[in-house]
Amino acid sequence: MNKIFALVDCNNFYVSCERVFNPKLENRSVIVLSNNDGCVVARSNEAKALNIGMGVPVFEVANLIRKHNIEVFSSNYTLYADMSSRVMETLAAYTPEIEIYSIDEAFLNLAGIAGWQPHPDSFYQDEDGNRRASHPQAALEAATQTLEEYGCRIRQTVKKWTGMPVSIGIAQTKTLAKVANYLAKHSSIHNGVLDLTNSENIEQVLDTVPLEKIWGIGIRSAIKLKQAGFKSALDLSKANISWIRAKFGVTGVRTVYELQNSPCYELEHNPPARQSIVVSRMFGTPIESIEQLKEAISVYASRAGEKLREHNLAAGIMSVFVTTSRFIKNKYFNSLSIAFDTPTNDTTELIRAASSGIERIYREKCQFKKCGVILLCLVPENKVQQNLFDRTDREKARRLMKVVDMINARSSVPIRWAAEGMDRKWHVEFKRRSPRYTTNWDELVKVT
DNA sequence: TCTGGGGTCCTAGGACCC
DNA sequence: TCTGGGGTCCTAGGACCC
Repeated sequence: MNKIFALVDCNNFYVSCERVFNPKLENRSVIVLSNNDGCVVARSNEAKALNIGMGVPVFEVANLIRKHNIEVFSSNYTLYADMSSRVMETLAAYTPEIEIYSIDEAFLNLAGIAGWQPHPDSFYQDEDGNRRASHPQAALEAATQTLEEYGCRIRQTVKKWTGMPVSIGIAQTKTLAKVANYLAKHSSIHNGVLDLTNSENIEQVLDTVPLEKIWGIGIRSAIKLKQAGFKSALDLSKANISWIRAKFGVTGVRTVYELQNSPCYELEHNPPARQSIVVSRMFGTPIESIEQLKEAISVYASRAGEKLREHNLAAGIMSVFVTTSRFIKNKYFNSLSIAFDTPTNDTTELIRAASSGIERIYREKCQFKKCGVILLCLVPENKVQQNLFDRTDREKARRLMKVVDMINARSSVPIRWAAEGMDRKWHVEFKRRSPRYTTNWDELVKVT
């Protein structure tokens, strides 16, 4: 039984989050910035129309911002994460199978819903012997709708319940669902929803899709393909497979098959176990001293410990790195891996390791712009093999971490390790952050 | 002056073994 | 004098994603 993939993608997600709580931003040019207010990471359609690119440094568009009176926001991750989970909860009511692909995107399986090739598993017999959809929302709304109608219903409901505008692309492979989504978003005729499952003129459609807009084709591959004479997604779908294999590896081959309507990627129900956890930041101002660097790395190690414990994991290896700016002449980058005798998620141990790592890769007279920790060899906390000669009282450490996490979840003044320092001259800046409307009592929307 | 953060997968090449 | 071939494992780096 083939799947029907619907890719639901929030339009200009960060900007839309800001707009939900600040309707004055509707129809205006709005952009959202990365950490340290460094780069543009989200733009409203109006800002896109002014040619403000994704990822450009803010200083390069300062004039445009002034000239067009563009609204500028720092990233408000607390707000975005909460809005994301509201959208995902709404979507989950419309499908028995959902894969949350990123903060603003999800794949739904619509096979068996919406009156198109009913999926036997999606139905059950009720007491009176009637066939019923096993999912409440689907039961309510499937009936005789087409996929496109069903998509429109999803779109309207998400907008009504969360305020978030979304676009929906529907197809029989993930890559084609992405293509459909791209077209739904960029063409006014589709009204935000496009179904390619029964499309007779798929070739015509693919011919309008530029190579670099295809899922899995980045800038490098797009250049290589253009040099070889390819122009559109249609060309790629007709490429010679062995040539693709040689030039782009198996991932390239999968992309071609997916464009030909042969699925190579499944819906990931249970997200595969994490392979790594990274915490790193650019500094607001460069750091030269080892003391400040150690403070910074301690903060990141501490945050990494929180992430580990959130997922009930422990790390076997920590990699620590420091780097100067990528844009200066004498770049310096160094990293070091440290193996723990016993995998750990104890912040005290993580900070100790990170701090000693920094000492070994530090170099004097460098303007460090960034450092970070990467945790690898992640294992479930309850499957940790204790080293034979390890005498640490892990139970005690575990209880301590639990208490710290509990307090920090509730308190606005978190418990910190002394190593993390107090003054934080290097801290990350968010000068134009909006309130945390949905997650902090003191920052609710005021109705006046 | 000012240039994000957090992930995944694949591949090539070296070390090592029989 | 003649110097194989195939397998595994590991790692660094590349490419891509959002």
